[in-house]
Amino acid sequence: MYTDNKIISCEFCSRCWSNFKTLSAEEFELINKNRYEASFKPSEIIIKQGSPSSNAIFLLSGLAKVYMEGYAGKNLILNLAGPKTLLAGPGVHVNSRYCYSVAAITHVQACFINFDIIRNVISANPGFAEGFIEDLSEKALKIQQKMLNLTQKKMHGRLAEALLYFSDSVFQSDEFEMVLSRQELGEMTNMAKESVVRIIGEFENENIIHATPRSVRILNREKLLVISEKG
Amino acid sequence: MYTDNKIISCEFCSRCWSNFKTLSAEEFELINKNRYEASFKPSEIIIKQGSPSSNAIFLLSGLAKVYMEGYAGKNLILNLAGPKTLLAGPGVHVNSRYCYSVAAITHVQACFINFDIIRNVISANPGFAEGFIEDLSEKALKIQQKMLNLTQKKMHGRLAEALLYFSDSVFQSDEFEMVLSRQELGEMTNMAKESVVRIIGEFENENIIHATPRSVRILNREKLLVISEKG
DNA sequence: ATGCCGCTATGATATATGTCATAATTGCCT
DNA sequence: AGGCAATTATGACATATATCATAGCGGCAT
Repeated sequence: MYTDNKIISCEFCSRCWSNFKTLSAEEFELINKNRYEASFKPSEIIIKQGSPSSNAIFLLSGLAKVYMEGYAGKNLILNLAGPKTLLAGPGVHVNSRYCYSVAAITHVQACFINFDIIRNVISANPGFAEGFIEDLSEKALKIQQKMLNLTQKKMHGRLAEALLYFSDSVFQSDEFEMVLSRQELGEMTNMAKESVVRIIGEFENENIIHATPRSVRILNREKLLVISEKG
Repeated sequence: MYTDNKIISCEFCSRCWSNFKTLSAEEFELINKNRYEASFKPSEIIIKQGSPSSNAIFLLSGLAKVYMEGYAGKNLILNLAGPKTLLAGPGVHVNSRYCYSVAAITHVQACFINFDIIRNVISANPGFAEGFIEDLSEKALKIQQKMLNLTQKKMHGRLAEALLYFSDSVFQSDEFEMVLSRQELGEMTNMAKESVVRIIGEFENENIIHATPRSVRILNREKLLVISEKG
């Protein structure tokens, strides 16, 4: 799994965290000395929920799913993550455990940075700390919003929203590769895979989307938005 | 609503945030100069979701409900808050808006501290920043856990968990005042008020709890725990 | 006390959604 | 190319949960 570092220095790496822009040259140096790269094949686990959270992880390339392992083997997919995103979770600052799992969807190249180093920088660099707080807050807000969606919307609304999430936040296109299976789409929207299939079928009949098992094209974004909002 | 300050100095106030222990005398002075007290009657709104988040708020006394206003007037109660808790929400660091509402349940005395001051202290005092990050993280983790509970457990499990929350986290007693209506209990567990009534009735028949509209006594904690875990 | 209003309670019914069984399709490995 | 395994698809059915209607109860104001 572990490979030699491919990137010369974080300072000139365009694929890591935007909050690194606040670092001084020395801090870059420090982080650069304490990082390791690894690559993962599709479906391999990058972060395992419950294990000690010793590293902050950034994807350099590829796409991964972030999910909680719940009761009776049931997962809840929180979001998809690509490059420029900090993967660690709030558990780091509470009980030093990862509070979610992350698994590669495509081939993934990842950068591991020891969290003690990150903590040092947080203490030493107020700008970085502020960025860190913003990042934590953004994620907390999204989770809160997701909870509202999952609890208050009906299946059609939740699925519509998931499709818009792919289109807007992951692929920035009305036509995209469907990287999740129907089962996983269900884990993301809290519904049974059969329901996902059924509702995707309904959306197709109403000419809202065109879907194959591996791809989706949004044909009527207005309608999809209405469904997503009306719940 | 606004009253004169009743507390001489934060430094010797036993009812505010534990993270204030990291403050220097000067920082205490700064905060003390920029705070205001107010009191609220039951059901009055202390924080309104969506409004500009200019203040960090601490309850000095009383109990409040923290809730999100969702779709079609449906609320989702996140938790109850008493003294020693920071009320502000992650929205502060994202879009400077409160991302939840807070309403007084009992009579409440609250302390308002301008958030710019808090931000200054975060920048200047690494220990405070660290505590702030821990607090944010703890809350994010709890929300994440709540989302899992709400999405993966059935009604009985969710209600059992809510009762245990009151007993363990709010009142530290097996017998407590039920400060929420059946309707509100439903908003907390994502179920209709009629379902709350029904299931409380079932719990009573099985001698798991004794309940009146305004009080609950847990008779069989083991059973309640099992129900809460089995979902 | 009286009456009123909101909350609690209960039963009947409707609906959303999950589960199960089974078939069709796809992709993949040799 | 053939065949296995996994995924997708579809229909019948089960069930959890919401909704609706209505009744009872309790506290509060006059």
